[in-house]
Amino acid sequence: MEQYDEIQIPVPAEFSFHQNMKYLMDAGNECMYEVEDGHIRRALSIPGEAPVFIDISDAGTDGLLVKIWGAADDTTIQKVQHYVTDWFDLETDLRPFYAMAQEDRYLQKAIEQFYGLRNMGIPDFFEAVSWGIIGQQINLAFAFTLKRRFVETFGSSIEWQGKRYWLFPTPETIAALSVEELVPLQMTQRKSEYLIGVARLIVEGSLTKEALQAAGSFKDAEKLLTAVRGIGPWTANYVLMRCLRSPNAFPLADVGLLNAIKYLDNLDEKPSREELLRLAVPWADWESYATFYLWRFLY
DNA sequence: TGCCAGGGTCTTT
DNA sequence: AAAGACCATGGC
Repeated sequence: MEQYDEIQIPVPAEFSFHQNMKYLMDAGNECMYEVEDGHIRRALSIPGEAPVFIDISDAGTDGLLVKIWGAADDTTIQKVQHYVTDWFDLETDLRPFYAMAQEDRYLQKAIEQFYGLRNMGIPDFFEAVSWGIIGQQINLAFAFTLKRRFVETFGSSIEWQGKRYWLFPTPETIAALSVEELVPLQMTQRKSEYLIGVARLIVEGSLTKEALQAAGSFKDAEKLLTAVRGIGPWTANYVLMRCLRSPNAFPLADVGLLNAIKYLDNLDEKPSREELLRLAVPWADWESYATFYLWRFLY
């Protein structure tokens, strides 16, 4: 595994490697990647090919330096480039967001403190939906524990320099499971049903990222998701935000978002849905980025 | 140690 | 449409 390919990916001016790496590092017990000494490392599943291993580091004005081990050919390298570009959300022009946020009482401080942070996404659709379902109604620390058990029980892995790196379980694997196989991980009965149900819909082809991208409007995409058992308004908007990159995705019921507002306004109670809607009016079409930045206050 | 956690479904009014 | 019961486990 000594031979590797190397690419540089240009980044926009509104980009901070440090801020994005810090976001990844703060995700405590994360099992899908490793951050160490300025390097972000992970395995990456390429459909129809063997998985690759990548190492991302800061190349300053040259953008991101990505080293790739195990790429079959140039097509594979292009797929990796596409994945990283998507993961770091490098193609969104943040200037309008920053212009709006400068005038906003909640976002002012956030864009100052986290300038250059991108909405680090979850490009893989099944991973995004699964992570949303796993995280429902439990604290984040436990959610990471559950995801780790899920991945290390049903995912595959590759080894690189003596360390093991995991690939998220495929929907085919999860679709073939029974609830009894997930409950021992401390998933609730319901969560187990939701995960298996979603996996089956994806395997059947009746729930796909492509169908959501092809939806006529944001509301249509949201409806396609909430029609699925186990996906309510919060999970739908979470997936639209982290995977589909809908700028106006807005997980209204999100406890983290509500607590961030409570913290910034020094409130005794979390704001109501109506209060949140009122104060978020200026965020129109940037709700997704607003939410992502406000989450950063909670770490 | 009791409250709360990156909610959702199902039933009842 | 809106509200309440229930789920159901660990973190702090």
